[in-house]
Amino acid sequence: MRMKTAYSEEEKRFLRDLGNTIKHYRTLCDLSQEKLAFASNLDRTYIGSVERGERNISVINLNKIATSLNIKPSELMKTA
Amino acid sequence: MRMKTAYSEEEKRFLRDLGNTIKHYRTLCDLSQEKLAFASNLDRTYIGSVERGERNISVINLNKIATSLNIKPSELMKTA
DNA sequence: GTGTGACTTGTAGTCCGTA
DNA sequence: CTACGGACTACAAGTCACA
Repeated sequence: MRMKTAYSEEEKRFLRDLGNTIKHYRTLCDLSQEKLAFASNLDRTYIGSVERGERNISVINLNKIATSLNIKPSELMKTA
Repeated sequence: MRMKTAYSEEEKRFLRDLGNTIKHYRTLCDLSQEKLAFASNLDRTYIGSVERGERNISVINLNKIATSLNIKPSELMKTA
């Protein structure tokens, strides 16, 4: 667990939704967290915590992940 | 100036585009950087550097800005 | 293959200015 | 009103061992 930061309920939901969306597209691509991590040049556990909505990811990393999933970053924010 | 970080050309362009998009919507809303900063609960100088593409903004703040501009965060990533 | 806690380092983000 | 600098503080980035 990370989440020392006190986010509002709305922000927590926002991050959770984002994580779920990433997971959704990842499984569509038939990728494990490990493989996505490798493709995005990020750490396996980092991807995991992002998917769980524990991280306030920056747009550069969001872009990296989107690229590895063959989608646009805006696709990942659609739920918001 | 901040920008010590060595981003790739692609990433720099990504951040610049994002900044320009924010500026575009901000002027559409007839807001100054100061007013947008106040509405988003962010710093005046921070908004400025984001618009100049000097910052790798996090998704929470992207969401805050989008909300203040009455648009969805995905609208801000359209160019990417 | 994934979840989690603990940790260090870099930078996101704040606040004071000047032009 | 905006760009930009210096000097901070808070937190994202990134890694690890172990369940």
